[in-house]
Amino acid sequence: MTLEQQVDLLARGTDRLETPSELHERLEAARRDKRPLRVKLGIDATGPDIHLGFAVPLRKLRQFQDAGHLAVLIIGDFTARIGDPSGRSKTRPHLSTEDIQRNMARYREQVFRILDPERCEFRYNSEWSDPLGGADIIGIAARYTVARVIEREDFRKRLKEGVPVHMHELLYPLFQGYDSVAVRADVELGGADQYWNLLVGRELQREYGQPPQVVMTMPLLVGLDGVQKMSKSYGNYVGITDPPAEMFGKLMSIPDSLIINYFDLCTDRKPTEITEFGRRLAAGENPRDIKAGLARDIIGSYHSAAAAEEAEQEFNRVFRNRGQPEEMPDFAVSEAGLPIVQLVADAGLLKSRSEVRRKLAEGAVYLDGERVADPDLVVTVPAEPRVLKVGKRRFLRLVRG
RNA sequence: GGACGGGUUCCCGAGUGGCCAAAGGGGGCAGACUGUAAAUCUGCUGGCGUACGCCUUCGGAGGUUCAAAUCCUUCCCCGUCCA
Repeated sequence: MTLEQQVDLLARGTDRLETPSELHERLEAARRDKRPLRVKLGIDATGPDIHLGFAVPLRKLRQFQDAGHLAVLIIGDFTARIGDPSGRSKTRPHLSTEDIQRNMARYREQVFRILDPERCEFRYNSEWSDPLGGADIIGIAARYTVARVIEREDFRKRLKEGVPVHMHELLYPLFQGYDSVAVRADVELGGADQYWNLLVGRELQREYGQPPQVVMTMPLLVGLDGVQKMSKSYGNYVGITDPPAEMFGKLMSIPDSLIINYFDLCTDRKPTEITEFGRRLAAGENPRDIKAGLARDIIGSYHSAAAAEEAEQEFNRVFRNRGQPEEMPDFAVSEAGLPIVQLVADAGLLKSRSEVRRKLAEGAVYLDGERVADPDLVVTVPAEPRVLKVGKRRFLRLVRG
């Protein structure tokens, strides 16, 4: 691959790139000196599950690896104690060391579904941040101004709205930026919401006499709700380790208008292929089928093509043909039987008996495919198991026990 | 340190003595419809009871009252302005 092609590929799909010419220079120098670039990506130590949204920058990082460069993953165990205020109107809760270690063990195992373990460096930022003393921290803080920190939109907004901003939150961008100095990053990747933070790293490197890192941000993936960014805390995410059937269902639930965007950010489809999908949608083809293709692509890359196939069949069986899934949890019912209200609540399909009553009234409860409306019904199970269904996707196999 | 304003159900936010389990919105769930767990429309959204009902909830504790999210005392927390 020529240098031009490489720059072109790496710059593709980025949200912002500061600056394209610097990226070009770095790549050129790396090639000349046979030295891999150190490409930094910060990992949020608060959420142990990698989802498709975070996979976007990870996939970009993989492209760097494939071009021979080194991924430097920074586990923000130190900064997690602050809690990144980005995009939040609230301070996040502090995490204990044990929490973080547990989270990271899961993270590592997930991250290699995307990254090449051979070209990876994992670093905990507590490694260099913990030893800092008061004087060192003052030294770092002295290199940045309050005006620049509070020019960040979320801080400004919170100050304006009278929402508390704590002193230590102002330090967050500084410590994150200092990570770049500590690992001598050549490039830093991140989500679009990290842009401002990444620029701080660039500035601090300059202050410390290092060549400032290239800053590259990737677009944020919109979540399943079609409104907010994909995030674990909004519950609108697809985890890359979700079971195939769940992935399929979740992906089928994205708004049709997001299909192309997902192809762009979550699959390896070439731009020309994606354009073709867009054309087919515009021509009136059923979005469902294109969306199913998207789901197959994604499941194929995190599980396997066979798993994707199976997930699709299951989906069609359960939702399109209103049938039953192949597998469902068992629940034992004694010979005497159980009142329906108690049964559904005890089995955990619904939260409380009151809720079961409501759902019964709404016509959401089915027994062997028959709608149940009578809250006094006592359910008994003969030798053959029966199937209880609540809503479209909650199933339970009732067995005699 | 001083003055003032504020802490409400999952979230935002209304509510200043009974009509309040508490407006409205968001989110969530469900139903209808359907070409999808899309879109759209409708309903539900503290718990226990078949039900008139009872219990728990409006920052914490205590009090006044037949009756409190609403009044009083005290404590904790947050913001604004002044210093």
